[in-house]
Amino acid sequence: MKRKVTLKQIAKELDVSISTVSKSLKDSSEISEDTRLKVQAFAKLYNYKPNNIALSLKNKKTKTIGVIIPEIVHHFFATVISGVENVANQFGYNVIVCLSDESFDKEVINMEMLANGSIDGFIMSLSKETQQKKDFHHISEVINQGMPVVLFDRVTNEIECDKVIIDDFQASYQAVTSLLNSGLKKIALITTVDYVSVGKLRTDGYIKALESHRIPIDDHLIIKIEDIDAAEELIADLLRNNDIDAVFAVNELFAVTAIKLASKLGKKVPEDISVIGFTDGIISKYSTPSITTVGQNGMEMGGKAAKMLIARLESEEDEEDEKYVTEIIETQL
Amino acid sequence: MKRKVTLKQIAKELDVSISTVSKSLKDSSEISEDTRLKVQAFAKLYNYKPNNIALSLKNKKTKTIGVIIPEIVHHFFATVISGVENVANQFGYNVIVCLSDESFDKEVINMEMLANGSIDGFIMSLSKETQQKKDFHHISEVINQGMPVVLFDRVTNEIECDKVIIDDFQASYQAVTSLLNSGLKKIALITTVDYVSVGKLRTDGYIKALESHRIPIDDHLIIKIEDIDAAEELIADLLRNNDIDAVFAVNELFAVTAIKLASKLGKKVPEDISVIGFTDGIISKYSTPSITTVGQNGMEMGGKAAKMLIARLESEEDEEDEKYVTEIIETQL
DNA sequence: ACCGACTCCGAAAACGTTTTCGTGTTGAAA
DNA sequence: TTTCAACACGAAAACGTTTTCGGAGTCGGT
Repeated sequence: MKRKVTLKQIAKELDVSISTVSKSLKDSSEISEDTRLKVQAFAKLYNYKPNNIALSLKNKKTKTIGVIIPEIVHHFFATVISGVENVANQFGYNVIVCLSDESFDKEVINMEMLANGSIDGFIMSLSKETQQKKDFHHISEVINQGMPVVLFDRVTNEIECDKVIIDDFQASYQAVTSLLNSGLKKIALITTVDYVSVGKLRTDGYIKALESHRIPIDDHLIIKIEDIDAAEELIADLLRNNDIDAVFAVNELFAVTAIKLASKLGKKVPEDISVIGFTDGIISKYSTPSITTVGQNGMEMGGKAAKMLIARLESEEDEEDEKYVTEIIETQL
Repeated sequence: MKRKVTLKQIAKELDVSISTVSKSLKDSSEISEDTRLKVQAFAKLYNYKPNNIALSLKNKKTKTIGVIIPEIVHHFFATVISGVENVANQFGYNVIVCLSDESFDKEVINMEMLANGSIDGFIMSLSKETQQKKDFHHISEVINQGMPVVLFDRVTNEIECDKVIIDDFQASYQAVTSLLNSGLKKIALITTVDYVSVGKLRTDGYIKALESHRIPIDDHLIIKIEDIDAAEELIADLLRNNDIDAVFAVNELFAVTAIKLASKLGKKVPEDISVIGFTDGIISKYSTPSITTVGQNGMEMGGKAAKMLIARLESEEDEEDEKYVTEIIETQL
């Protein structure tokens, strides 16, 4: 078992100084060709590779990016990691993955573990609990220490940083259009109140799609849910009082609830009534009956997030832009 | 933006030495209560956390384990990572993930990147190309340098190290039994030649299951495929010449081929003929028509692998066992 | 008054690297 | 012969820790 060889050992073996060895391996012109070649040959023989940890300490850069996601067994997040890993590798970065398990505490702990020098920057999607608590101090703290963060998918307005999200308007438009193209006419919308930005955008997409098909907007088919507890009743009313072809839900919970209630009313999905919804990755796609969802192209999201993060890392040398951008990526059904 | 505070800065600020600060924070009895409390208060105020990189360099331990898998978008591998991450976190380890993308070269590059001090040990599953080339020098090299490796699922006999695999015999027995319990009688077996250990074990499970149900073994229903190119023809013959209820295939390729050929012969899967196969993660479960597979419980595999690796890492202090074990995991359908 | 012991603290080495700044030797020019 | 540049190399600092060792000061006992 031959342990890893260090500069010091090579230096001792060849009876030169550590500096000489280091410079030789870097093809410095300070070193005579004689010694340079000698050192290089020796280093190659012993398969010398510089120690990454030492380099990290010296350069104050780890060439590693940390990814914190709620779960990895959800296909969406797996594709995101895949995308991150891919471009990270292209730029010589490694990826360290932590799972928050949808728990606020684990998210905090993981961030603290990584923030102490282990990585150069974060890519993350908020855990469910964090979104509920609306407590983002751990994130702003990290940003405050000068470590860049890129949020994706589950983001928040309360944190200023780079973000990657999907194009809600376009996705919504596309989803509803596809329903219309299947010949469905009476399409209900289950959305949130307008001050939830995501809900607003998705609602706009719905309206735009109907207008494009010259179908009048029927306000009875649109319910805006404010109180989550009242959701079930409202949706039940909607389904009972209207002869609906399809339901478009702006999140997974609404979609699943709609399916559940429709079944209860004796309507079959998707034969009698189509349901289409956004997937936010919380409820996996393995639910039954299978539900058409707006795909979020995790691969592209991850790739874009990684590119943004790396761009910030490499530019940080000079001066920071401080202008945070929010990238929007297209979706598909 | 307040950057991270170091021991040196605290020392300077309080006009004591670095050693004093370090010891104070470690509650050393060498330090008077006065200074100890003063330092601790100051450190808390500035939210001091020791720099992980520096610790790694000093301790020659990174508390990080590297995972190299062929793909992450396959559910099986995602669950494995989940399992690894879970127990790793319990023991205070981080997980760094690299994707070989089924490519030998990427596998080698990734290993070399990580082997230079970034991690304490590997958990990996061989890429397809690596298995074909039968070139494992990169792995033995790493092991030779004293870095422990745990292989899972896609392993090889040519490397001596800890391994985690599934119980082929038991899984096979269970799969065939389930077919029998569904009332199916004429069950064909598509397997490999006996010197492939995995194929042999799975064949044994098949035989045992039949015997348990007192069903005679019909050699016509068993084909052992040596040359992969001849597989299609042999399977076609099998399906054509026998009135088969079900097919049990020892790997995914055979299973998929069987399904394809059965369809071609006008038999519907799974109505006319059931197909059950092992999934090795190469072909995902999203194939159509859906195929019953032997689940590999990635979560448990990952967890076990992580436990084995960590055990070796922590024991290495004293003396090594050098006795490598191969853990076998139960499966479920 | 002297010695030992005890308390409290700092200097320094170590981990492995890069890089700046000497420094000694050589050769040639003055 | 002196002087100066060029060349080849080494010493040392720096990154942030931990830990060993030694030293200064005090106190009590003889």
